[in-house]
Amino acid sequence: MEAKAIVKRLTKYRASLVNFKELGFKTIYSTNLGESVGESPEQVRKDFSRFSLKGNKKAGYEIDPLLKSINYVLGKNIIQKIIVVGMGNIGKAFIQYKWFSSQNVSIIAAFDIDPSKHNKKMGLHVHPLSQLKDIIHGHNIQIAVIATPDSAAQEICDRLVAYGVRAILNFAPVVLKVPDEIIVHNLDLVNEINSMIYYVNNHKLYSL
Amino acid sequence: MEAKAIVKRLTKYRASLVNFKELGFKTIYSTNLGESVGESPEQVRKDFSRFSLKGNKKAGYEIDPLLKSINYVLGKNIIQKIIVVGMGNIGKAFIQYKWFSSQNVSIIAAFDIDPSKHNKKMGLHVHPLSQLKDIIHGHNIQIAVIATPDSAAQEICDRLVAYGVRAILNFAPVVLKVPDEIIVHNLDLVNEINSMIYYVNNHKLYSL
DNA sequence: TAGATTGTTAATCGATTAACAATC
DNA sequence: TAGATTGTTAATCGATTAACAATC
Repeated sequence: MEAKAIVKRLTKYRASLVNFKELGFKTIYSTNLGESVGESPEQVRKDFSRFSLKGNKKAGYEIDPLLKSINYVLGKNIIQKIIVVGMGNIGKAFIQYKWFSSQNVSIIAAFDIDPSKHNKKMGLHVHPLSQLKDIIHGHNIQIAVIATPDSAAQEICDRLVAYGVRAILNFAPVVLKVPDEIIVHNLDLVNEINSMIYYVNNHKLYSL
Repeated sequence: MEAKAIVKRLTKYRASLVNFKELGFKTIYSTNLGESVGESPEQVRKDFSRFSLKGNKKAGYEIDPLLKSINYVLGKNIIQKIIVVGMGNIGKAFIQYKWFSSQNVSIIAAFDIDPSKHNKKMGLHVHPLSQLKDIIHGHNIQIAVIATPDSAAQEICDRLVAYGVRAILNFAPVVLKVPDEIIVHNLDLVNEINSMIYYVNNHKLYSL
């Protein structure tokens, strides 16, 4: 389950490599790449080794082919279509977040239970929940975002899974029950703040 | 560094215990508590043991004293005042998130560089950045949220740290450079989606 | 008592770090 | 060549899981 870590690092390497490329770099050493993302050079090499990403002794890694390989590993060569359920403040902020388009992620539909929200907003259509099934099937959606109130989250989750969604990013502060093969990532804002409060109050204990 | 995990779990136990209490439970077993948050009973007992949180053999854990102790460990007995810098979509969604008030977290001020945003909105005053120092000092702020564009994030971070902030929740997709003793938690939406894309494309590799 | 549960110790597992041979 | 860097193996570290004694 904590192979999560290596994937998160790969996505960070990727973002950093794009930056270096834009700055005109052709190659990069594990030392510099590691520093740019806050990892050790050994960690970088180990991670690359895990996916058979090869560099050149003495010359480091060629950015172009490396990026190509990482994109392949991460599945970033194709545009990923996702949907967002729940058009509250967080859902709205999510669909307006500008970075997705440059990252081959396309938010193709939003959903809300409230009829007053069913219209075109900011270039994205907000659908009633009754269209959830058709749109997921029609676009073969694999990834969905839940930004509903917590009371609705599990029910929406069940429907998403039933319609074929395989990964869910969940903003609702609940533990979603899903089959083993479904991926759930939780972004619980209150939980994040709470854990920071712990560290602020226990600076000496930070190492424990 | 990955003592993060135990703190995150403690905050989840806490939230679940509040739920059980509201449902009328007086005591709870490690099995039930674990199930409610997606952890094993052994993990629950181990975590409690780490903080000397005691239960009763055969009778499980008494919810009231347990909550009291967890609140103490997590520093949830006092109201934590936080600030948010950057009133874009995410910043606005954050300050409007309704769960903080019930969790002893008080967002006392918001900041933005744009003068057109400097006014009272949704009950919270949006200040110019020139007031950052005074407000942090005046309220002894320890925790701040960065929801600025990525280009501004490091500069804001430096100022926050200079003024005494000790923990930062960062929504900007950059690696913030901070002194060792400062806690940074990153919530990178694109990164979250990217890692989910990996799993969706590599279901068989999920275990690696 | 018998059965069930806690609390802790030991075993396992996996991830990170260190070391170093290969080689450009 | 000498120095620097990769790639991999070995060592360490820590977290999770299993086992089980204590005991209610």
